Amino acid sequence: MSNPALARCRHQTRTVVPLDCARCAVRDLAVCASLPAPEVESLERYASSMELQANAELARSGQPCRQAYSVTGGMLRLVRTLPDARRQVVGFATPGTFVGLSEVAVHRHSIEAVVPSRVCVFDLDMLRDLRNRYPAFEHTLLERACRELDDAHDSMLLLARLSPMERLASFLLRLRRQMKVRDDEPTMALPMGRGDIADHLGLTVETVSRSFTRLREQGVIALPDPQHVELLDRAALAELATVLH
Amino acid sequence: MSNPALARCRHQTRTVVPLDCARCAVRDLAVCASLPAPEVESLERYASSMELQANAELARSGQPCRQAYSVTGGMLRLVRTLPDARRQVVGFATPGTFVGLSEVAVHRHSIEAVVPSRVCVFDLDMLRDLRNRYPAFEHTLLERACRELDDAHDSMLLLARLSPMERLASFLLRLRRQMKVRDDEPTMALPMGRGDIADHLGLTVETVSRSFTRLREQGVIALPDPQHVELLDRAALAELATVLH
DNA sequence: CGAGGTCTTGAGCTAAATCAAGGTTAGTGG
DNA sequence: CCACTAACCTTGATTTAGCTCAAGACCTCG
Repeated sequence: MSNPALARCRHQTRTVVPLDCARCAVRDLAVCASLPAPEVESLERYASSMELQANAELARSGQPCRQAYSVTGGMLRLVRTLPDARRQVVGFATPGTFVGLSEVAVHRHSIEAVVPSRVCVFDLDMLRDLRNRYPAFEHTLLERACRELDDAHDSMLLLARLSPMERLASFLLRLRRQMKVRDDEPTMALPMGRGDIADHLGLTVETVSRSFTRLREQGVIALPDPQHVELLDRAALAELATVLH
Repeated sequence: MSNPALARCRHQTRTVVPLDCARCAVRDLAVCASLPAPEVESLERYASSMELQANAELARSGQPCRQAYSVTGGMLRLVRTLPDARRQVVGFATPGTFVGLSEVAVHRHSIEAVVPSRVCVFDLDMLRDLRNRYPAFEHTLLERACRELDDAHDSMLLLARLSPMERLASFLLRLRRQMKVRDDEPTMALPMGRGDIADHLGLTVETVSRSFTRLREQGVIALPDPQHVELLDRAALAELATVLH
């Protein structure tokens, strides 16, 4: 259940690189979009960007919160772990997502890169300043928090009441939406491993794997390789995933 | 699993009463505390207060969102229900809690009174106006949203990975904190029924009941009656409830 | 006083966890 | 470049925790 890969690559997993907002790939998606243009430019002086290797740790559960992050590339996972190694992947963060905002002084989950990723780093005091100066920025943060809360409530229903098949179907559709896969594109990547999916859906790797095979046997999906799913029968998938609208 | 009591009392379950902010019991707890005094007074002209019978429905899943509520007395439950009647009680709202803020146009869960309750009603457009005019108000809402999000993540771990005993222990301690029971007071009320607890913890009524009895047999709690718990061994309870700090 | 609701307890069943093992892929070092 | 190792994924066999079904006790309310 614990991640040996994490322990392995401890050094040189995070590289600071200069910020270049003008060429930012998620300029419109990110929270920065609610800041005035000149302010965004001044960010470049105070904020920085960071490149993460796969499985690099951006923040660790229990450490004091100092920064928040805007994901610009790759994928992160937010992980809550119990002393006995029971794990819950609280969510995955895709480009455009803002993570790390909290009202408690210490991180309640660690933030790790699922694949090589890139984030913009906001110091919390800078963030506080931005929030005070730009109501539109604060407004955006609240808007996002509300959406995340709705999502979390969905997850709660999923974890409490859905069968493994229903959980997996919901997960696939939700991830697809989150990754903004075009509707006419049947295939999507699964950047995270089966273990992460299991710990996200409250199942074991074995049941996740079995559920994948069952979906495949039923002709609902195809699995060109373990990291890619092709949706063959979306109606059937949507039927299973009663949670998502 | 569905609630027959709900269907029973359909008429005259909600009574509008005049607002009296000066004598509000939760004046310091509620979101209103972040508004300037004169503004609070003007609320009385635009907002209203509502009394709810037990099991009254304040909002129904699927209906358009028009209002938000500040709980001033009693207890509410937020319920997400699937077509086949599987239920998830997403949370309980105690006095001081603000509920109903969302970024989607339609309610994703219904809001019901657990016991006779009272709420202040905010029309959403009034709320938007207040948020625009008072940054401190918006700030408070974001703060609360972040806390709720943290709580929701706790619940996700609970639902995904904890045993029934651990879930119940966590629930009791969390509820106790939420209801602000004094530390020297060993007994606490359980306003909600076993069914609500079950649907909150992702269990069946039977397992909830059995878990209560086991905790009693182990001398961790006493149950003077089904609606009251006395905490006898808090250390043991905290040990079980690894989730909460 | 009866009826419906809620809580508790028992017995049996089943879905998912656990245990176990083999196959594939990726990364490492010789 | 290839062998070796370690993850990772899949599949099968077995166990078990919690669900389902069933029934009785208690309590409230009409």
